[in-house]
Amino acid sequence: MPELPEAERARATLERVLGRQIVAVDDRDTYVCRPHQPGEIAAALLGHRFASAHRRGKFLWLETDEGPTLALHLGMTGHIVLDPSDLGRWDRFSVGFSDGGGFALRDKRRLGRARLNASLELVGPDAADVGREEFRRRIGAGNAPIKARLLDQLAISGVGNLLADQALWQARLAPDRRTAGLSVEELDRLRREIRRAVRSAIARGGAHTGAFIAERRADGICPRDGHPVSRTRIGGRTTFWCPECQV
DNA sequence: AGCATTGTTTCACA
DNA sequence: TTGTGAAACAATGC
Repeated sequence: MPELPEAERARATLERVLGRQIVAVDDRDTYVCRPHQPGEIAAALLGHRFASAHRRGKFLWLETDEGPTLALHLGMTGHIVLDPSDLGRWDRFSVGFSDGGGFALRDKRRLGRARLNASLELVGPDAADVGREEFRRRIGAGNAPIKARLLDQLAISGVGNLLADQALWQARLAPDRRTAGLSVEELDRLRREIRRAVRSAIARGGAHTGAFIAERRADGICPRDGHPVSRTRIGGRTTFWCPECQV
């Protein structure tokens, strides 16, 4: 289910493994650990301790004490399991500590990732932190449909398919509006609603908790005006919106 | 059977 | 060259 709120929860979970010595690493899944060879992440991490847990958008990383950095991504279905009692077939990557504890990246679909020293240079600023000026510049540029731009993690990071629909609904903006046609007032309003949607989702436990998300289905009704929601495809993703109040 | 899926990356094309 | 959009990726569920 991972979007920014789920990634933040994973980051908070990972904070609890800091300071413990790494004595085991399972990096045998060559797809999740690509482009590393099996054993490569293990060799780099063994003996070290994680010193801090970070996140930007949906990208997570753990810094070690003067050692390498371990980057993690939850993909489409991944989550972090703390001190797993036993490792199953959906645990794609795991770390064990000297005190007997550990964590696993549990991910059915296998689109999650574990990577050494990944660069965040190209990733856009966090959707909850981005400043007004920078948001105008990065989101207002070009002429893509606004929803496609929101999903572009190089523009801003953390907004996924659900959060995008929710935020656009809150901002009363149609998802197929082209970015070139958005006014400064509309861009500012959208930024405000993204931040509200993100904060609310974190507080309530996930991107799926939004009021509009509940109506994201064939017979869904707009919570604002009762109009049936429309379904279309934007940015390669199924998109729901209210043609009555989103203009 | 066929299509969809809350993710990112890669490739083709204008 | 740059920006945009579709396909690919893996596995599962309806």
